[in-house]
Amino acid sequence: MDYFSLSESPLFRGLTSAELRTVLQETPHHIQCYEKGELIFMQMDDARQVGIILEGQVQGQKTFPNGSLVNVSSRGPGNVIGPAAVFSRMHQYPCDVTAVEPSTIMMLRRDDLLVLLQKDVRILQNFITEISTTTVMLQQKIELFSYNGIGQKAAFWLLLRYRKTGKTCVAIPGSVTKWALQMNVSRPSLHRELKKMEENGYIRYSSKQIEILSPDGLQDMLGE
Amino acid sequence: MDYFSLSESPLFRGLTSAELRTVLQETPHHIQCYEKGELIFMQMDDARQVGIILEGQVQGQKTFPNGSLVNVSSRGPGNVIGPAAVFSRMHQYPCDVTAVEPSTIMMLRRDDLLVLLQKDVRILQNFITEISTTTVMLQQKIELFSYNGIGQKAAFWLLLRYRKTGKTCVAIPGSVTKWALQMNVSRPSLHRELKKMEENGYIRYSSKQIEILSPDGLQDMLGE
DNA sequence: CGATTTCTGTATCCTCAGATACATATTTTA
DNA sequence: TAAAATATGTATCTGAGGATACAGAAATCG
Repeated sequence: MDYFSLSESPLFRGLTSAELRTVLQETPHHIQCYEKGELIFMQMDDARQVGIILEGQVQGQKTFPNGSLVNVSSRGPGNVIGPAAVFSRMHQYPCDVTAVEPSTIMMLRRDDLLVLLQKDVRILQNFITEISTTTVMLQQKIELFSYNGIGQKAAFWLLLRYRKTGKTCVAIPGSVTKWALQMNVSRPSLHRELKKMEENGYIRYSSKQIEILSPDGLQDMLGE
Repeated sequence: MDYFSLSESPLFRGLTSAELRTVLQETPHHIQCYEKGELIFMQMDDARQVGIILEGQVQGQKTFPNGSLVNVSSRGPGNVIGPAAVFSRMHQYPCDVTAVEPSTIMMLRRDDLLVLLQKDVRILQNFITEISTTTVMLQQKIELFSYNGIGQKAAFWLLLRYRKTGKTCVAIPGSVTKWALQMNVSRPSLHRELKKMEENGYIRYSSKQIEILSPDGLQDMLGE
């Protein structure tokens, strides 16, 4: 069993491989493999365990009575799946989680994780940081959603990246299509708006990448 | 100093007053009073401490370059302010927090809280439950926002309350005006939609309160 | 208890963005 | 490398909902 990649997980940051090995030997857990497309957690299921992705890629998706799905969020190796669901008062998973490629997941039951957290302050700290960071990102997403215009949403999104990375070149998440999906707007509309921003000289837009020419211009778009 | 109300705080649930007193005597903290309108945390400030409301009412608000403010969320006694900001990677407060009435806040520095969490599993558990529940509520808010129609948003919101309380009577948060604000839609539009729902026989709508006549009807509205 | 502020109910107008469609370009995979 | 699948660029139509306005009802306050 290869625990090495785990030491790069946000949850175990700061621990040596040896420490990690020790701590995990003392903590009940099991490792589970999933094939591409297999269901890992099911929407509304009783949330008893968190997963830590060792290998592969998983995706959350909310299915609706009528069949359509939304809210696609994606996680890769090292990420923790479902902590909020497990520890929240309603403890049920808010959406389906499926493997988008063959994946290996380490499963930890709630109480075992709790014990683990008490065992090592660094893990505790990492865990809390993890949930808190998620919370902050959600807050940002809400802020994103609460802008009225598509132009504003896009500008806000670009400014976030810009501030975070400091670089004026921002990669589009996957494709414009996916980006539009994430922001919950229609693709043609987003495209329309991007072109407008380009005409105004705020950005340069070549599919797959956007260069921010005028952060101030974008900022102005937000302040109505 | 009256620690009694604290034992009803979500953070200290399960501890006796005596235990609480002991544990707090061992934990560095200070108590701060704020007048109505006074600023407790400032947007973008380095987030070093969390607050626990002992008395009063506080409000978060995001101010924009142009002056307008949004994202108004309100907290009362027992609630914890700012944990996500303090423990997230960017550790800065995402918005201004002001007292809307004279308030008493207990302040805990990050590291002191961390020590406190290690001291008592129940507090640890409560704290994690607290931030996790916040996360889940944010996820729900995002789901709310990602419905396209105002009718759908309202229906989703009503169904959430209905499922949580089991009661068919749901109180409108404050006023329709405030409700509309929370959902980020215009008041006349919301009103228009509520009337439509009433005509369809899904709800009975008297200002200040809504009676759900047909949960299934509302459910159908979501599945397009 | 009158006065002022804040909420409701409702109508009218008009814009923004969603749906749809389709030709072209790009990427994937067989 | 041909074929299939997916993404892009763009145009046209339509409708949901925002802005605005205002009269009447409640609630709050000196």
